[in-house]
Amino acid sequence: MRDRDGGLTMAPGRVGDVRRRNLALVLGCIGPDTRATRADIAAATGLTKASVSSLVSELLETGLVEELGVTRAGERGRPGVGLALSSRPVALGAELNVDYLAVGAVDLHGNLHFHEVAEAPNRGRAPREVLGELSGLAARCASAAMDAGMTLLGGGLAVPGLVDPARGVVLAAPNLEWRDASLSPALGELAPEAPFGVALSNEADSAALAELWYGHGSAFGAYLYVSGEVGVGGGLVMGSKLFAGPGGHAGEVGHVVVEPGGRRCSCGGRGCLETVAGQEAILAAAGITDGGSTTAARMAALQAALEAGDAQAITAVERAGHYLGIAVVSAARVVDLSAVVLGGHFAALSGWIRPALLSSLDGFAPGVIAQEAVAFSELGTTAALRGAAGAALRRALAAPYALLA
Amino acid sequence: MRDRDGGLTMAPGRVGDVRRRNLALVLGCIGPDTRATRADIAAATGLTKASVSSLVSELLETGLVEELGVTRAGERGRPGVGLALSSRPVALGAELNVDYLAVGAVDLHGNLHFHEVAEAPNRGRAPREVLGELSGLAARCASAAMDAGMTLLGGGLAVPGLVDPARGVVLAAPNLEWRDASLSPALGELAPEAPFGVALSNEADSAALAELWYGHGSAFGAYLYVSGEVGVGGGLVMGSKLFAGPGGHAGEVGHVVVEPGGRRCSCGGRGCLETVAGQEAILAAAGITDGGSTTAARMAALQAALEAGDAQAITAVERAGHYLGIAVVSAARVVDLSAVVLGGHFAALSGWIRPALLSSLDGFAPGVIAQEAVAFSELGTTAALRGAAGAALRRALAAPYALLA
DNA sequence: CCCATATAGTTCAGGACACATACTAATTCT
DNA sequence: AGAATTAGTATGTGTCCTGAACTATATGGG
Repeated sequence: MRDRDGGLTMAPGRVGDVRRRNLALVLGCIGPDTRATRADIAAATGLTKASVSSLVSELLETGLVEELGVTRAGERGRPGVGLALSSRPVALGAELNVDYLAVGAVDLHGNLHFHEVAEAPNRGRAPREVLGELSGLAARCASAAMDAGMTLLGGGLAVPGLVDPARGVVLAAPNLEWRDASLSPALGELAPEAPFGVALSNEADSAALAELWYGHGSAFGAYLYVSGEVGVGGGLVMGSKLFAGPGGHAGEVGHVVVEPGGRRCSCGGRGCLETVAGQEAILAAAGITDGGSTTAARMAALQAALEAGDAQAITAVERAGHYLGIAVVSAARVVDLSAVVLGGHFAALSGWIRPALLSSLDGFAPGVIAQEAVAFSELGTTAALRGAAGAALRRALAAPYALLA
Repeated sequence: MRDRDGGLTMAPGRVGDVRRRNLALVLGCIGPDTRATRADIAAATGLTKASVSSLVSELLETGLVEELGVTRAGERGRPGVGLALSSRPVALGAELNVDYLAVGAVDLHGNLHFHEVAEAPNRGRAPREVLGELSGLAARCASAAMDAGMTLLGGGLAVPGLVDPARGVVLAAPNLEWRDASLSPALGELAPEAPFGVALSNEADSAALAELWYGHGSAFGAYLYVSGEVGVGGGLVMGSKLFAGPGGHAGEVGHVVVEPGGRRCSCGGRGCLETVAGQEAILAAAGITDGGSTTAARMAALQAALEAGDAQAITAVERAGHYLGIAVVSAARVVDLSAVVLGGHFAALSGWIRPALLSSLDGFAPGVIAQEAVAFSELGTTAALRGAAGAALRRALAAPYALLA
């Protein structure tokens, strides 16, 4: 049953909810380095010092928070005890992509540890086999973390495709040639002991969140992330969270119509952004048909051509930037955004894409997206992995009571 | 200060919050006709019968809920007492538009009472003067409601322009030629006694919500509402609420780029939907330059031309439908929607627009928006007013404790 | 007609938790 | 050294949900 506002908030409010909420609230005031004291938190939240004390002592029990010892000499009065997020709890981040597998452990300070990448031709390979290999990497990473005295809270696995996070199923991953692949048993084995489990996510969504937490997004608060890969994906971040949309697939700018008279798209539509700004489309327009059999190798050849000043290559990339601008404007209009972060090959080609994109934005919607609000990702291939791990960390921070006896 | 999830939930959870939440929760189980009993509610919410009894008795005090007397004979056991939303509380809905003013009172069953429309040439008129006239209408409506034994909870005023609801300011209403007009003192006078005050809203947003609560939207749950007026506005409804976006102006499909090589738009951009599907654009393409000085009169002439089978008029409208489809597809892709409701002149021209729109949707994004998911508004000119009143009613239902001593 | 059974709703003790107030602790200013 | 100032803790009170016992009102079988 749904309440009148449509939220699934049919659960009754119990007395204990207040404490749970306040635990998360207090934890939210404690940053990696803020050295907030109990008194600061009381002032910030409006809770009494008594309540904060009691809440903090429970948070200390969870291991998420540490006391830093007496802080701030020089002012009058008894000095407070600084509180900060511990750097011992970590989450496992993993990415399963067409050409490689990657894992790493991210702590609450945002540091990436034990990062490891393994090349692997996963296209068309059986999910079981791929996950077996990933499992080995994850186990190494997890045991290295254990040896370093860290504790594993949870994990996240990002894949290039449509997922159902609740059931742990990859609905469709065309570039892997997977359909309806249930990863949920394998996810459990990636981090068996982790209290918050391992969640499945879309790679573009995870990268979008990584940008928010560890990259450029933090400066914006609300933005569209566009990830250029073989396809063109995207994620919408607003109010410091991913906006999934009613069906869970919001932010798919790859199939916004940017050229009504344009080519057919694999989605069945026509004139989609992907048909003019996807990797294959750019390569074709640039006339790069050789340079290696894989798309990645040919992208490298494109880069070389651009650096050599090849006119056809430059035109091809500028054209992509132009159409990218149209899609961004349309998205900005629909959801009222004013910033974009570009990742994947758009980031790699930023030098050539940026001017075309800016002039397109200015031509189609002057003033909507400022120059400073166009950012290019610097997280590279760690983005998805960091985002997946970050999401797991935030699940823990949102439910600290789950760590209490 | 914001917590880690970005919500402005920095307010501490207090013990009393539980009750407030549960009051709204229980109220959410009581519909206009559901005849839910206390026992039903206990079962549905998970609250104990004791708690529900206590909560219900407070809700009865607010006057929002009524006991219908003993219900359900024929089954074993003591019969329960049916509960339903009272039809005495109402909210005032008002619309201030270019050509007319309208008011009405909407009750919790969704019935519109004392609806009154007054033609008024408001373009370029001073806000004070217009609101004075509106005030007279509102007073008549309110006193009629009082005489009928109703109580006024709150109200809403919808205007065709960008608003800041929090401050009660019309930021820009080009068709009224208003800029930065503060209506907040006048809003207070529209319903001085109403405990929930009078809120200012955008007309398209209100119409979008009216569709959700009193029209086609209830069948969809999530949809894009596109309102064709002089300009083309819109509202995004998801999760049974209006999605405002980070800046508060989401759903503005009027300026989605649908024709990259197209005409300049008043917004400074190029190829916007409004330049091909706004009233002026359609009229110009249809070759209708006479038929009266006002746009409304010329739209009537267009209608006549269409009915007479005028080829140029038909082509013009079909062209608008074609481009409307492109904008809808782009919006659907960005926020993952699968339904549209069309209002304003799009609804008036539905017979001619519908086929063109459907074929456009099918061409650009087959399968994304099904035929059954394209609806045309039937609320006509009461839409904005009903939406504004409905929002006021829902504010009351969300905060029933505000009505208690 | 009376009693078993079933369901609706109320009363009351118990527990969780935030709050207010008063207290102790630790530091700086004079 | 003592006053002033700020941090953090201890204790009693009020709110409100829970659970169990209780009352109220219906049906159905003997």
